[in-house]
Amino acid sequence: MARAYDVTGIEKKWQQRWADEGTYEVEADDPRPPWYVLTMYPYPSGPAHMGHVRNYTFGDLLVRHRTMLGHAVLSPFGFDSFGLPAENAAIKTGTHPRVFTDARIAELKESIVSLGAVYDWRREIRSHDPEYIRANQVIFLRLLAHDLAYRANAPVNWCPGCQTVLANEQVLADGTCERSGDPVVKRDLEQWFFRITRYADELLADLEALDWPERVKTMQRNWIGRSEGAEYDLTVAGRDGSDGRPPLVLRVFTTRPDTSFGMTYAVVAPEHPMVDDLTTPEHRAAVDELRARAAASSDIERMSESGAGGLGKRGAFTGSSVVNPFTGLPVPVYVADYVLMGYGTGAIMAVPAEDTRDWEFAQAHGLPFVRTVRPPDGWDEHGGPEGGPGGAYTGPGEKINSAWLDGLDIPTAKERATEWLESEGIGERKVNYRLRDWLVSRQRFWGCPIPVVYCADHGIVPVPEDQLPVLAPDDVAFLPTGESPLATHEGFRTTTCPVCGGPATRETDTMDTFVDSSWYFLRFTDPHNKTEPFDPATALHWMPVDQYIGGIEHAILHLLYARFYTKALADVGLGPAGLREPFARLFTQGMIRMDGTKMSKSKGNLVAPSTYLSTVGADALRLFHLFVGPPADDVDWTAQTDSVIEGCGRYLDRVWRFAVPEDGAAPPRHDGTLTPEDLAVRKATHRLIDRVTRDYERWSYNTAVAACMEFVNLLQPYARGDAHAAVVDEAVDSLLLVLAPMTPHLAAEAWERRHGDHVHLHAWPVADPALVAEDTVTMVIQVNGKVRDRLDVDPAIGEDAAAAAALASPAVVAALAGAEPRRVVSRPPRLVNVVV
RNA sequence: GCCCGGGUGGCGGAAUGGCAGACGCGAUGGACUCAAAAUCCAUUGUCCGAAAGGGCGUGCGGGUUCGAGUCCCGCCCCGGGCACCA
Repeated sequence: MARAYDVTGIEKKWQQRWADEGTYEVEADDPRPPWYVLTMYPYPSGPAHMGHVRNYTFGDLLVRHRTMLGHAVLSPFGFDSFGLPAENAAIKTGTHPRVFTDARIAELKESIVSLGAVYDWRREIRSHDPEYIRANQVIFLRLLAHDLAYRANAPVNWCPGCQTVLANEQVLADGTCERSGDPVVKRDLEQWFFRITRYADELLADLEALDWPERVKTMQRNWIGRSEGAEYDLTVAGRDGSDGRPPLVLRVFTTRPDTSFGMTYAVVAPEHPMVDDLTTPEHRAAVDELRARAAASSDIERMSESGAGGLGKRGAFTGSSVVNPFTGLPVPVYVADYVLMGYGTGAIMAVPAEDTRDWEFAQAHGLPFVRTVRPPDGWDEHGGPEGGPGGAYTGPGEKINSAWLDGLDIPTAKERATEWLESEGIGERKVNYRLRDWLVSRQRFWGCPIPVVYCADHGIVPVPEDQLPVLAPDDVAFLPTGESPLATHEGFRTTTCPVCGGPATRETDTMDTFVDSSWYFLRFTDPHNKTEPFDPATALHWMPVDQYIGGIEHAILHLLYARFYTKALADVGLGPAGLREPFARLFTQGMIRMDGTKMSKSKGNLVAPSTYLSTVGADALRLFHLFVGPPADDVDWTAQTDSVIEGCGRYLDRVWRFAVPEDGAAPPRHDGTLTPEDLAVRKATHRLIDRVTRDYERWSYNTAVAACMEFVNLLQPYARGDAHAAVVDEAVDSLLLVLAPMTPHLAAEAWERRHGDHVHLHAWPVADPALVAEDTVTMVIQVNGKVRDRLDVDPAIGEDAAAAAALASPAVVAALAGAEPRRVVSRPPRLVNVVV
């Protein structure tokens, strides 16, 4: 489309100016109050896509707005530059991941600059930078020293064809390897973990005070999954120690100790260490078969065959029984894969009457049930699932069939049962979490090496700090073996023990890339520190991040890990002591959808922002993203979208013509006394400032844009006539000021031509309350709730005067048709409702 | 299955319990033009009506209220998250 001004030239000019003049570079000793705005650390996948544009538009608006409000705004940018795509590209093309990644970073950076988003680029960081790696490794070693990092055996996805471990995302939906197609199995391997579970309670409790979307907080709460209950011992029948053999007890966890009288069997997970002890010879074959099947199954198979809504739960009787301590009666012990080794004790007491999963299993295996909570009347006839008979009843009710618990409600019974277990010394109160420790080992090349060596004599030995960073060698071959080149690079793998100098091997795993993004926001505050990851005092000056902006897809993992890291860093002495939370305010913007699915590279439905930059320009594209709807909502990219974007361009053209009229284009202005018409425009100007200011505060950018459009619609006819010069100037300048955070290039250029200085260095305008106040209000007159008249009234009109004015209205008299008003609801100055 | 969101014109969306549909897109008509583009003006929820004007309208059914898109109860549909966590 033909434009009113040289969009590309002006946009390039200002991008250069902001960079050259360091307009948005700040230091910690800046006297202005600090404000930290951050958009999520992006993986550099090439030029920015529309999701980035949306993200950075909101972030940039805040940076510019906050600066105009008088803050020293920290606005850094960096790249989450480790990750699988670079490694896959290396395998495919032979290009080193660093070369590949640096090229993608250059593309992303260039396209972000071309959006007009401003950052303090002196603070740029990249995960794969040796200095960042060094700091990452320092942190790792410190966590290790404080027992927050540890090595343990854990089941991982193992591909027999590739002879390697696979990341979850490399396992296809059908449980096969994405490369070889072989079925993936579980295999135990030594892996590194971070002890995030130590912080489970704090991570849960501290959510309360965060100004985050409730949705995200809920997701984190569910993920942490705190549940209170009890753990207790079940003695294996015949193994109470009275025969001289060591006693055998099975420990179970339950959130419903009150239902213990209803236990009709017990279950252990296939991986449970007591399975062998429990299994009698005649049941060995069936149990072994079940265990083998569970080990060979992917999680997905285990879910789809025996999971919720699956084909029925698989299990095998062990031949043993355990004694229910509440009843003294023995119940059979089963092995079943619906019980998970990774949660609780890996064993449960099963109560089919009050647990839907136990009910399913009991039905499939012909096991009985005993109700311990009185279900609603008719439950066993038609109250169950789908209105059929029976089923587990999990609702509230009176305890029955439970001896000394009978008649109690569930919470009281839970408490009594737990007290009894404790007094008998067979169990205790227990809190369990769904949250697991964070497995950080990745069998990858393109990641931060884990800085430890293994010595035959000294075991796990941390690499001394003065030998950091441990860097991956460059002379590696990227082969499609599915194995990290580090593992087979003898020059890297073979080393000496820092303690004894004897032969040792290096850890060849690298860290999960979520580690890199768990503290980058702290590094930004002190990005060139060569001795520590960052200076805690400097970090505390800026932290916590005042406004964090990103996609909802990071609601759980990234945000939880970053919270954990912030707490852990403080506790190990690397972070600021009082800093417990990294992000005070979080905003999650909506995603861009096309044809009903998320717009993404993998779906191949990307729309390139660059096509718009060369036609309508960055300002119009930014304006579109702000205008299209509430920032938190998803955006549908449709056939009409281009028209809307062009509409945004048209609007900017109008602003331009108006703010920078061509010679002779502007009609003559008067500069005498203000006419009522002039005054009305002044009022509109101050109302614009007021509206946009309030809309910015509540993240209602779409209505802020609408206010600006309305304002121009009003201004245009006025300025075409005999307008007052000062009124027009005030109107145009105010408009440019409020547009400056949204459409920075246009605002900067027009302002410079009018005043010769920088619009973005100006203070945010303040509306004059006297001019914002209305001097007449349209009062709606209703009869029985239907609008019959509208009157212009003084905003200060009283209740009685309003009612009188309403009753005097000819339209009301006509509508009443002689009827006597029963009631007059007078709500001055907005409305009067006459009720008959 | 459970937990969140959300259903308003042809479309994106506005609306502290008080004029439903701001603003924009699209569409229609007009001005300008040899013509087109651009620009400008007007109309645009729906039905009845020549008009003035009136009826009906925020997924469905109830309720509270002088008054409900907004609050309450019960449904339906769409989107997202979690999903054997005992």
